[in-house]
Amino acid sequence: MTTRADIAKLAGVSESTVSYSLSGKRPISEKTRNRVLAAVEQLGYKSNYAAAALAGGLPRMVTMMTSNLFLAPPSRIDGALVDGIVHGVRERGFHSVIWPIANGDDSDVKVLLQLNFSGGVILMGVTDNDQRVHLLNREKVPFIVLGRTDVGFKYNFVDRDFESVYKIAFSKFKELGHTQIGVLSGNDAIDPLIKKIAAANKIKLVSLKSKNTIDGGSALAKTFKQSYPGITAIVSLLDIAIVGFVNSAKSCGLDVPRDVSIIGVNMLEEQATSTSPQISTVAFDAYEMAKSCGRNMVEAIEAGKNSKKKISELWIGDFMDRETTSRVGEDSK
Amino acid sequence: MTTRADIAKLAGVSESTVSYSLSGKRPISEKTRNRVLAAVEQLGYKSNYAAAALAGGLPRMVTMMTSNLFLAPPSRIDGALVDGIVHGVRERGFHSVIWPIANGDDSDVKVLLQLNFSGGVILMGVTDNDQRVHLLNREKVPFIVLGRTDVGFKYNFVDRDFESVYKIAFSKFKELGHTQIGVLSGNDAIDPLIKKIAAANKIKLVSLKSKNTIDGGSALAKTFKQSYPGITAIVSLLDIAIVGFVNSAKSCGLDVPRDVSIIGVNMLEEQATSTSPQISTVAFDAYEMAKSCGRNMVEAIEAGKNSKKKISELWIGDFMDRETTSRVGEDSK
DNA sequence: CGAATTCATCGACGCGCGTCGATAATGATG
DNA sequence: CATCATTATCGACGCGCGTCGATGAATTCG
Repeated sequence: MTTRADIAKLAGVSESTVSYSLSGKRPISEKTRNRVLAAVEQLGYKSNYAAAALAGGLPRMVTMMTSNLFLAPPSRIDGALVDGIVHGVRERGFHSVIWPIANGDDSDVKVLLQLNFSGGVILMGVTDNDQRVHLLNREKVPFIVLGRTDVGFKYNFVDRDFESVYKIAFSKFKELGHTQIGVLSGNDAIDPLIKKIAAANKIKLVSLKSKNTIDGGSALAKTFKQSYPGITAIVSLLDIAIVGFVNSAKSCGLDVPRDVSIIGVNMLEEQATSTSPQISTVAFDAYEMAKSCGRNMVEAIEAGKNSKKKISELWIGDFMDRETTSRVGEDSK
Repeated sequence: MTTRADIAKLAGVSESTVSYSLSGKRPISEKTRNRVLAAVEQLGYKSNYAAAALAGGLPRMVTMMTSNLFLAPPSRIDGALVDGIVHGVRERGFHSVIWPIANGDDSDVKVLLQLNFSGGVILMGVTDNDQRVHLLNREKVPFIVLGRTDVGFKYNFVDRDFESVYKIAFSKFKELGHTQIGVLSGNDAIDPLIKKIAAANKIKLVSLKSKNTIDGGSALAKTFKQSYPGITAIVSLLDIAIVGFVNSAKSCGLDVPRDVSIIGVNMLEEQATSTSPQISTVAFDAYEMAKSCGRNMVEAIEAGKNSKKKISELWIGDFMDRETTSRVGEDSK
């Protein structure tokens, strides 16, 4: 392994000069630094992470932990989250790894902490009363919970603001003149949060239940006109079923958006644009959210354990105006 | 942070005695070790990974890298692989992390190597002529390719032996008296490897094409008796379609296994046992394979870079004798 | 031109731990 | 009891790097 000493010898300078040339924390003359950099290049020198972490104090590494990534088929959204964190963290000169779950309980966290090579932890897929959260808090390790926070969560978190989704969807529909809206979900009962927001917009809700499959959606399309004559718009919580609905609407004599407008919630862009007409959605930018989370994590690590700054970020959705939304009874915008 | 010095002071021993008490690399009296362990417990001491790696020389860490984990919806089999590696590596006292892909090329590997905190790399989802392989080889980092090796792969690898799957399936069918067998796959052409092995067993093959969906499978079941009168057995390469086939067979007047025996290939245990009758399969133990890979990785790291031992492991499949295989025309075993 | 100031560079130290050689304590042997 | 082998424990060193105080060179100013 090439070390700092090798570079120093080759460049004809002291070891500390090598350090300062690379870190820039003290002025080094142009000429000297170039000699050092040339030597670094020539020998392919890489600073040793263990040594740097040991000498420098804080480990420049962020660890991602998720409980469900390998236990259940992950959704592709997780890819955007991981990707965002990686880049957010890297932007600040830190690195990131994923800590694999071995046992599914907080013993995984214990082992991680024991290594003491990670400066902070980003938890994903956290459930209510997650033991890992309590352990991290007790051990005073900087951590952020990304997604699925409990109500009034008292630790650092970055999350989607689900309320904003429904606010955006219903106010958009209200603006377009829709007053009776179907909520497509997996069960008969409608989420109280949705009810509340619809009520605030003076919108009457009807529950549309379906399995989240292509077939489920197209079955609904077949009977829709007859079964729900007054409904002019649908808010869909089912990403796959609504694709089936839209794709088979025309052959069922249903004109989207003239007969029924549609806004999809929590859909991937690929899904929403795979249909004809393409589905309007309220979407989150998972990548940007995660990137911000990564940046926040680094800042929290650098702030140190004594910092009392709390991170609370809620990201609101964006209305993606595609081809399934129009004024009541009208063809397109 | 509590350090070795704190333990030494509390236990009233020297720092090296603390080290040896924990590592067991030199004899320490029962009495002394207990005092040390008590102090460790009391102060919650964790040895610092960076310091240990620095002092000990070789980093006791294995890194998993995969190219497709977050770019495409991963199959659940990946969970078993990760799990196996984690446990195989841990068994040898090492740790493991997953290195997330930021750019999708070998720059991710470069960054990893630069950190110099990982003793070895396990590559998953490798494609032909993967740049990462060449880079790791050039940098002399111990690495193993897990799965999908090119023919005649010249580096360390652990993989499934796909040939064994078909050998097992066809010899089983031959033993049960089947001579005309359908191959259920996504296209009309039959894999040459399969053809070769069937021919060696004097078995006549017929291609059964279907989409890999429940509906595709049940559609096939409906027309099967008429369309393929001579076929008494099926080897299925489609995990989902065959579930649909078996589940709707009875209602199509098709008795499994009396009318047609079935062996599924590359199915998850959950899928194979979700039907009635449960599907016999040839399966790989992905977990055990990965665990072995993890153990091998640690051994390679400990052997050092000068070791010239090459790791080549092929894992053969297991016939899982469930309820869809019987002698020609018979009911059950 | 000498003193004060700035700038570039150096040497030394310590982070926490693994490990080697040395020492003290213990037991065995003649 | 003296001698030697064995065992348990200690002290010291070094891994590679970040950083602080100090030194010498270059520059400025009175």
